[in-house]
Amino acid sequence: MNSQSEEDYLKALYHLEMDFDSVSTNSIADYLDMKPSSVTDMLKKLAEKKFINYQKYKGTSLTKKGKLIALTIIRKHRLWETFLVEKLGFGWDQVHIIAEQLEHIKSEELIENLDNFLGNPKYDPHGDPIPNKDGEIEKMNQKLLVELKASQKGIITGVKKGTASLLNYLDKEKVKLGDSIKVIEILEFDGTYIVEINKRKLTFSEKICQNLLLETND
Amino acid sequence: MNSQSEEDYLKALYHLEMDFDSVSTNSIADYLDMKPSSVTDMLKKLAEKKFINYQKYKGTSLTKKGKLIALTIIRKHRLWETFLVEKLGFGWDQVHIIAEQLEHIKSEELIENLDNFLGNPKYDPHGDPIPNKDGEIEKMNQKLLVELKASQKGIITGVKKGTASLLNYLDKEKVKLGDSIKVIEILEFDGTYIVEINKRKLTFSEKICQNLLLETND
DNA sequence: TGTAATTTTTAGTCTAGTCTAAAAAAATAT
DNA sequence: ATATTTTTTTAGACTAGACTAAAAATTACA
Repeated sequence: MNSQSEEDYLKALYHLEMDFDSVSTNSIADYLDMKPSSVTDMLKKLAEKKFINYQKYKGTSLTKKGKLIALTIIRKHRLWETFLVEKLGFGWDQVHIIAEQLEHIKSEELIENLDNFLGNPKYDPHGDPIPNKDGEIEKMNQKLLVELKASQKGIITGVKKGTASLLNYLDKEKVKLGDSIKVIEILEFDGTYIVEINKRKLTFSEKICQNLLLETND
Repeated sequence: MNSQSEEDYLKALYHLEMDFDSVSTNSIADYLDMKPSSVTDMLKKLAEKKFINYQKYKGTSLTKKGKLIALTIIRKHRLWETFLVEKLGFGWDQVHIIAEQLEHIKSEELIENLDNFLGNPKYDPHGDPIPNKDGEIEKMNQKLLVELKASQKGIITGVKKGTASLLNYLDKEKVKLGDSIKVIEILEFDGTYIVEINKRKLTFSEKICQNLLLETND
């Protein structure tokens, strides 16, 4: 059985491997808000258990075994988030902290029953895909709105990390995850996007466009 | 914020206080499957935090503050058990271990939302009453004398249907409804109970014990 | 009531997981 | 290519919460 702490590190590793191609000790420390020396200690332990490939001073990467564990934690996290929003009426910006705790509950049967109870959802409330029980996850073609040109379109799937206030703003504007979005025009002098969502024209600042995640089909 | 371990001790204290009138260091160690010396350490810590009244060598009891915490843990435990059985299709005998983990999840809002989602149940799947959010719990748990173990206690509330003659017998022995009863010893070979009522030792056959109703506090 | 048995506490050790400070390695810049 | 800066690791310390072994207090009993 793995400790909560080990699970947190493996999950962090997984996310960092997605976003950046090299995972350094410092980047893990940053992500988990810990000191690099603590990270080094844990990396040794995880390497010992064959969850990561690690060589001193050379960065690290998940092994197959480690990746599977990370994905089962992510599966649990996203299923619990779905539960909290769909069944308990939480807003999508409130569920993360609670799911961080729930994801460490140990019981395979629990998570399979929860999955069935929720109707085997494919996406969580933030639009992120939910891995199946074998750790298989849909590979999204994720883009930022700012990467789209005029007349291109996509589906809103989430926002970048650390931008919960953007979620609130979208909510207020009646924009939901899963909504289709189409770029009408991009203003040259300040990068403002004029877009269409649900047949309504909306204006997004460049900063918003840099943080709004879409799924596209190219 | 209290640690998981502290919460486990407070919950144990609560259950032990209900069943036995003195809560000894050893009984806690037994209940939690730990060594007495570990218990002593934790008792000091809990006393420091004013969750228990503790004096060296003199046993311990929950303060109002400690009891409230214990009851909120029990509330969470029983609500989660209800969820697992009612919504996820678990059997009532499978849910305890999982609920032991879930009861430590920290979020008041979570538990209130869960309570509402479940329709504000008053009893968990084992028939035990669920405390409300102020820690108020219905004080009623009817048991048969035969369900009690040595040194447990209760209050005599009646006899099972069709056993009027038992009432006559009790009357003759000067045992009344409302009397406190405490199990002194249970004889192994025939299940005879030696009990204490009003400072008198009495002997009850197994058959009597199967028909004598008590109110207990756990 | 005095001794034996039991219970409880103390004292010291261990592990997991964190930290700080300093040393070592790698990367960067002059 | 050498010096400086940055990153990473090592070494040692700390805390929570468990443990063992021994001492002290309490309880039981002859």
